[in-house]
Amino acid sequence: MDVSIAVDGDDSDKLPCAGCDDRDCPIRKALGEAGLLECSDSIRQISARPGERLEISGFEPDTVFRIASGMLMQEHVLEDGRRHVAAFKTDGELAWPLSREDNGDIREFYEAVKPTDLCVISVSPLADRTSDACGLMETLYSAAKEEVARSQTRMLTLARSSATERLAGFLFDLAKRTGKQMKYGTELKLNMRRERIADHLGMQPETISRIMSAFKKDGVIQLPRPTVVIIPNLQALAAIAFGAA
Amino acid sequence: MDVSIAVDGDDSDKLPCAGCDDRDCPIRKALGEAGLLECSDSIRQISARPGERLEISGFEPDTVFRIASGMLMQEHVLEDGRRHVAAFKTDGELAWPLSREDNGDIREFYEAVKPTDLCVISVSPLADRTSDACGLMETLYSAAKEEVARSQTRMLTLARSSATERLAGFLFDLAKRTGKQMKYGTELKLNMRRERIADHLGMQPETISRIMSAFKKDGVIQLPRPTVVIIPNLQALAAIAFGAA
DNA sequence: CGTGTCTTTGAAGGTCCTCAACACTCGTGG
DNA sequence: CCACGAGTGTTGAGGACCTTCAAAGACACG
Repeated sequence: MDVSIAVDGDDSDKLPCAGCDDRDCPIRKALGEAGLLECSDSIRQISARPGERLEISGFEPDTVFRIASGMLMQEHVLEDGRRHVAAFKTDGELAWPLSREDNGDIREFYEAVKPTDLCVISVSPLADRTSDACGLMETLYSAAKEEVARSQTRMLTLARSSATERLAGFLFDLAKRTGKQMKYGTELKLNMRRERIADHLGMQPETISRIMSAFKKDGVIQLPRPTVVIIPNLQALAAIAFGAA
Repeated sequence: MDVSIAVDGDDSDKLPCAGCDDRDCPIRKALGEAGLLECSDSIRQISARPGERLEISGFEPDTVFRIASGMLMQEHVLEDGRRHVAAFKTDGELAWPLSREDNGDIREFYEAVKPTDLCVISVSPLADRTSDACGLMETLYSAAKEEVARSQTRMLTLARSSATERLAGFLFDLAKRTGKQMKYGTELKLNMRRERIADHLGMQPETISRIMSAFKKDGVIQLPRPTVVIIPNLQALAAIAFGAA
């Protein structure tokens, strides 16, 4: 599916934060309940269905995305089609669309991998009008620093881990973030295809498949369907990811 | 060389910014000349000789490094010795030491690759005491966002580029940042060994060497000594880096 | 129940790594 | 000034890992 959704004047727009019950949202905390009312045109809620793509060219460089629920994929694509998924963002995580001049030949896309609600936030007007602009900037700065730390960990993985370690690490991370605890282990719903996992880990879809089969054969995972992974023992996966293989 | 320098009470400490003639420093701008005087204990200048290592365990999580001059290497190391150089930071660039809890088993080091002066900045006390705390946070936020963008470009490279493309991109980037323009082309002094370049690009030193030889054979570079690279035509390198090969 | 898409599996090939030997560089000391 | 030696860089041969190409199998959707 390759459907783009318009953001301006779309009926998926909602009143900022009004319908959002996330009390942990750092943006909301920084603004306060009073501040929210003043900034209704700077925060916009968008719903995206699986496969829908956000057209980021319309956004100002100070835009921030915050995932309220669901999962959003951030991808970068070269002219010749080579592709990398920088992150699968889930509940509460932030993402920063790159300004166009930064990236040279790289195009950036955001695509929902499952039904997703997200907030599109324009920072500058928010900072101008809220009483605690410093708190807001500090919150965003802190989040950006964490993003840098995550990126550095991922670079180490991409540069120095085997395909097996990378996939084990990916499954482990995703299971921790979105897995459901069952009596028989952790159940993980993969909302993306093998190709996207490959794009995230710098591999080929066939390689993902092969390693999945090997994990299955070794009893590290069960694979009732291609999109459902059951992990009886998370520590076993972690051990593989962090170099026990 | 594996010399660590102590940071506290070292005679390499200098008065903050007093000896620094960098008027473009965003920290300085945000603080203003008056603010600088108040914050003398929050900014510390350090000099490091090639091979010297900063002991980061002593720094608060809100610490920021700013390279005044020279080059600082930021590296992450796994228990088993696998290593990645996240960046070679040069004049004016910022670096954020990771908080210890973030990185799990990853240890972080900073090492000068040539004589380097850097500022060690504690952000919190600075923000508390300066008049324009918002401006300071905004500056840092902006810098952190740029760092995220750089990391994402690097991840795409690590995940989806060939060894040849990665090395060409590295030389191109470094030549732009630190190369000297000569009549015969751009001269680039490599202050790091092949092993460190390999750690930056996720390769082996032998592979670096092989590709260097190939570039030399093709006339893309000259290599009078292992540490000196002459690039007659930067665009040729860029073409290789961005997928013309 | 058929069709298109995605996944899995197999075989062959390429890129990069590993191991090993040799060459070069540069600082030290005779 | 040259000789020496340790560290670093280069080159070669062989192999491992992952990719590429191809085909068959599974799944989802009408």
